[in-house]
Parts: sequence; structure tokens; C-alpha cells
Amino acid sequence: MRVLELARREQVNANTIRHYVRIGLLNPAKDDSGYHRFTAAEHKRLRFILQARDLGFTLDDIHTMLQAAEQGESPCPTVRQLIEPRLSEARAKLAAMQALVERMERAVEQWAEQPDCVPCGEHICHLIEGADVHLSERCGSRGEFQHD
Amino acid sequence: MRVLELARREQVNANTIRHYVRIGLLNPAKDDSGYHRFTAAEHKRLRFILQARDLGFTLDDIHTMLQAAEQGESPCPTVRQLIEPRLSEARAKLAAMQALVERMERAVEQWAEQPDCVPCGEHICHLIEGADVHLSERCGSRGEFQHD
DNA sequence: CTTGACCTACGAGTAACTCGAAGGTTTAAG
DNA sequence: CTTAAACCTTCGAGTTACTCGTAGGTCAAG
Repeated sequence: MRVLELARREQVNANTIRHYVRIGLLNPAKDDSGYHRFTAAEHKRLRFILQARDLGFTLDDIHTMLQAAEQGESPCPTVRQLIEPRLSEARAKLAAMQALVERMERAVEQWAEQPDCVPCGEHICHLIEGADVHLSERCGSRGEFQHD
Repeated sequence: MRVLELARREQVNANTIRHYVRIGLLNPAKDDSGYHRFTAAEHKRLRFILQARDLGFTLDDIHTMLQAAEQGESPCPTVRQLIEPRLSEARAKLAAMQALVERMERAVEQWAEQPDCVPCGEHICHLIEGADVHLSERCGSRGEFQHD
């Protein structure tokens, strides 16, 4: 099987597979003309990668798991250890996103009743500057889970 | 005022301010020795940037708003237009994060009752491969709001 | 006059892709 | 036989919003 067919079967972008090959997550053999040949084993490996990814593991985590498996060790202890920080991070990000959506919704609501501002040199945009919407605090180490 | 004091007052990393200067969001004048001097206007500009950022706008969005304001136009129409896609994106990301956290929690729960797997060549890790946890679908254009 | 705390610009690293370019292969059609 | 379409390869760069590190300059106190 070559890249495009594997991509179609697993419903991923072919470039994603090429990316995994590039960083060494996949190691398909090559045929005479230099094309990657994906065997059943490589196909299974890709499915593993996608499942782990969909459980919130980083590609680095997955690398670690695959290396353990290749060396005849059980990746399970690693998996159990790694899921904890990933879950904490995911919860933190979720909370940050919830707070962000709420701030945005409140702002939209407020703005519906406010007219556009005319440039006066006093402020840049009263919609934004006047948005009565507050961060839980920017103090200290905030910004960690901002945006993405 | 110089960088470190402004950073302290606004509770941000000094490098963040330097970053904004680098990409042109802030344009402080310089004193004789080449140090940035932040006036009250620049201070206000930074506060605007931080407030907009905390409302989910991208730095590019903010750039656009500031340019409108500089040219004597009201940035409000832009603000109203830009918040919509940002809010949609934020909601989509929120939903993705919610689904991810649920998948992770279900996995952790299942794994608590399962033993570690021994390497058998059959599978890579039964915890992950056997996780009875499904994506709403990887079909089509999924992966858009994966991770970050 | 040296130490320490500041400052500058700039390059690179982060995560996980995604795209594009330059160039080679294969296959079917004309 | 040639050509065009549809593949494939590698590699570099772009995405987002910082964050860190380096090399080198400034300044006030002891």
C-alpha cells in the first residue's frame, strides 16, 4: 500500500503520514523506485498512533511508547504515567476555553446595545476597552493556557 | 517607563512586550541610549492589546483594529465582524476539548481495571488499542481542532 | 572600576501539521 | 513513442504567540 491509499483508509491527510515518516514514527520499507510501501504492520502502527493521538498523547509520548514496545518492554506503565499530566493539561485548557467563550459571549451581548465609537483620540475602541468582562486574573503566571 | 516596569504594571512577561514591539503592535520612541520609552499612550495601547487578546482576538486582528484607529477610522465595525468567527472557533475548540477530556476520563477509568499487557507482537499496547472510546468521527476534515 | 541589573536586536525553538517546489515514476491514452 | 495525469520523493518554510538564549551596549552604586 502506498501513502495515498493508506491515508484514504485511515481518513487522514497524506501529509500527516509523510510527517510521521519524517519524524520517525513510521518506518515503511521502500520499493525499487523509492516509494514507501506500507505493510499490515505499518498500517497497524499508524492506527495505534492515531488512537493514542485521539486520547490526547503528544507525538513525543507516542514515540516513547513505540520505543518501549520495540524493545520488548510493555508500554503500559508509560501510558498510565503519561495520561495523568495530559489529562490535567486538557482539563486546564478546557476550563480556559470555557472562560474565554463566556467572556466572548458576554462581550457580544453588551456590544449589541452599544453604538460604534467615533475616533476621538481618547480611546482606541470603547467596545473593547469598555467590555465589562474580566479575566479571573492576569496575575502571576497567566497566559499559560491562553488561546491554544 | 521602560520595558520591565511596564511589564510589571501590566503583569505580563517583558518578552511579550518586546515581541509586540518586534511585530509592530507597539512603537515606543527611543531615548539617547537606544532604550524604549513607553509613554502613557503606549501604555494605553498595550492595555488595549491585552484586553483584545483576552477576548479571543488574534494579534493580526488587533493589528487591523489599531491600524483603523490610527487612520482615524472607527475600529468598531471590524471588531463586530471579527468576533463572530473567533467565537465560532472558540466554541468548536471548546467542544473538541470537552470531547477529549471525556475520552481521556473514560480511558483512565477502563484502564484501572486492566492489567499491563505483555509484549506479544500482536498489538502494541492493548490499553490504547482496546480503549472503548470513539471519536465522533475522523471522517472528512477532522483534525481541525485537534490538540491546538 | 567592577559588579549587577538593566537594555537592545536577532535567531531559534515550541506542536503538529500543511503547503509548495523541484524533480522522479508509472500508467493510460493518442 | 510521446505526452499528460496522477502519483511519488525530500526538504524548506509557514502557521500562532510567545519564550529563551546570545552577544553586546548602558548605567548607577559601592
